[in-house]
Amino acid sequence: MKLATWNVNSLAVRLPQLLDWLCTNPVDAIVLQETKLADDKFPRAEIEGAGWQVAWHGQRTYNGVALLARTPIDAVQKNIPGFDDEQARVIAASVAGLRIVGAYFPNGQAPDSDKFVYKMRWLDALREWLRAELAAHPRLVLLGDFNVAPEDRDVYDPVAWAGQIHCTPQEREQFRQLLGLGLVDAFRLFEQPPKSWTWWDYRNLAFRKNQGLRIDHVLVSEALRPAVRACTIDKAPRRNERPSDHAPVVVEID
DNA sequence: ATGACTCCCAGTGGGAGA
Repeated sequence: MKLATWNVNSLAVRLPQLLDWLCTNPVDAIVLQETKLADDKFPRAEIEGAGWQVAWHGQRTYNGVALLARTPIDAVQKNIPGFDDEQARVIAASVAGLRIVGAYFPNGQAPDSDKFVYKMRWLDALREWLRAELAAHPRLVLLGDFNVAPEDRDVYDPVAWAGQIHCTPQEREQFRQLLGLGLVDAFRLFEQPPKSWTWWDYRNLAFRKNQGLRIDHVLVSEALRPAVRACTIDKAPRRNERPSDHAPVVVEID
């Protein structure tokens, strides 16, 4: 089966592009980030009309996540249990024998900001929840916009970005601790083109110059690792008119 | 270079994103 993750940066704006992409990229499920829609504004009819099961957890203006699947979506969990959060950042559910955790990690803004403190608290809570979730669901995939570039090879200019948001030692340590739970970066299971990014700044012709970061990830549990067949970034939607600043990432699991 | 672009809510600008 194929799973995807895509930060659409406003589902209201990107819905036609999403439905187009799903027509030409036959995935079994996709998680979305930054839908930026209150729950009562979610385009349920359009998505169900295209043949999808769907669950969502939204808020107006910021954040918001959703899960679309071709088969039934069970045991939906919104946000991190026990972590009181005003922000809609997580949707987890069971689909076709997999536990899928779709997440929009906090941006963090700047290493000396309150938002960075929140990012660290959020990551601590995510990790401790996932520890239990993995024990209960060995076949687990964590995917989404992590807002962390795990290594220098995930950054177009690691010198300029050293210590900057997404590249701080604290964020990278948090990423490693997620791997320490028994998760594997599916993208790095395969030989990949150098300078593979999932996000390019809207400004300064960054996409044309391929100046980006790899901050959207798919982590699979050890139980799934032998079944992973491919993991790729699809840059094509970034070339659309009015694109999201993120590209989808697709993983194929037997 | 406190920039650049895009989205949102607002309301003739400003916050946030990354």
